[in-house]
Amino acid sequence: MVNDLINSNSSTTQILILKAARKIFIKKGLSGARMQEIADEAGINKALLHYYYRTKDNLFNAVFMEALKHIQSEFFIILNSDRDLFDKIRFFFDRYISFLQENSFLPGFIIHEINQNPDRLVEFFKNAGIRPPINLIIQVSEEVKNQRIIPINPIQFLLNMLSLAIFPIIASPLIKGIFEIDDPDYKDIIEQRKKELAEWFIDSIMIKKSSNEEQKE
Amino acid sequence: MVNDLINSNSSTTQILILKAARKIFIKKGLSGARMQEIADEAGINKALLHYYYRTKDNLFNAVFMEALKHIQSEFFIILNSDRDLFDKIRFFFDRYISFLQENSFLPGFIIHEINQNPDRLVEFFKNAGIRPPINLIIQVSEEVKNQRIIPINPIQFLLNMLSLAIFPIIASPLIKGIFEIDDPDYKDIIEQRKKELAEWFIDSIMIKKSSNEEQKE
DNA sequence: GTCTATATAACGATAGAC
DNA sequence: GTCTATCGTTATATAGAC
Repeated sequence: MVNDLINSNSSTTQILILKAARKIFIKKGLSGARMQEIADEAGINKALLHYYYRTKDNLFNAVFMEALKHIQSEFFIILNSDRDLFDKIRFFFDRYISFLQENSFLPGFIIHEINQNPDRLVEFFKNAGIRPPINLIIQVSEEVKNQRIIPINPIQFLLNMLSLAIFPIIASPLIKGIFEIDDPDYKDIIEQRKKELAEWFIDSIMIKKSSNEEQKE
Repeated sequence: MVNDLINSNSSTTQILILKAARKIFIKKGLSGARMQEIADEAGINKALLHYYYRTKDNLFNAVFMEALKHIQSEFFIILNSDRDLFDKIRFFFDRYISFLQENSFLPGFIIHEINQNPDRLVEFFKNAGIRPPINLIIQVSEEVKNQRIIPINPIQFLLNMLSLAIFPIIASPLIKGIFEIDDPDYKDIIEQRKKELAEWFIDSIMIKKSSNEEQKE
């Protein structure tokens, strides 16, 4: 795995290389990145990249696997946490969007590279032993059964949450262009989403008690 | 514009080249595509590509501008059509998702290339004279004022619609990988979205009349 | 217009000195 | 471990025959 490459013996140089590779690969992708550019970014010589990682593909894999681990662990920490469903939704939109704001190129990078070569994902799962967020899926099914939320396919539920959180980040240059929104304004829009999305989403799936029942509380 | 390149004088060869370029560029992106591969796909010689388009960048631009025009015209036809807001929402989810199903690599391609070089979008707008979907934005504002729908920023409204429609398409290899869904099953999920998304979305923004008022109808 | 052959440049990767 | 210099390949692009 990735961590084998960056173990306790890792030199400062190797960390420098990985940092630079991360920046360049995530921005430009595998085919768009140049070894020379990564070397320049790291402030070292091109030959040194090959000394540590032998090939471009190796270096890319280190970055890619690490990125996948990063984004999915954040995701799973939230969705498998021990919370009430509605709280989990609030937690998700707040924390995951914040995470994406600080790593805005990450989801686009991963999606693009998986589109280019879906086998990378297979390999990742094989090595990392990662499973679907069963916890949340069960939780949604339960709440449907208890009639706290409307009947909804848990997969659709998850797709909706992911779509609403991730798309505005990965498509931001496109959206900004189409609607003629500048950077600070778009940042405000994302901030507004972080505040309002959860409550709107909860409201859209929650089954409201009839006014009779509601009186009791 | 693009259409100047493919005018009535266009030879069959030029159309063949553009078709092949479309397929390769949209799948692999500018940096990932090879001129040789495009030539092979078109069943012609590599030199002929340069005869018609001179450089790779020119050929790419033809494909990119055409793709942008395609996806945005479909979008604007729907959103600027003369319909009631709720009907427009139904129309959008049904037709736009169908469109995306048949062009599943298109949105990812455009987003990725705009991320690489946002100026391409600026140039597109300059040449095509395209504006934001004012029609829909006004319509949403009106319905908010009339208290038919909940108070919502029209931009957020549009972002939600776009996110819910587009993300599951561009991230499909990732989603399929994470949730261990095969192709036919994922197709079913998208079909289900096409059927259910609109009603759920409408329900989430509509202000319900109180039961007293409702009696009258 | 379409081909073959080739120029030219860029890029990944290695050899070898320190 | 880090550098300079260079090899080998692949990519875009052009020249020139047909």
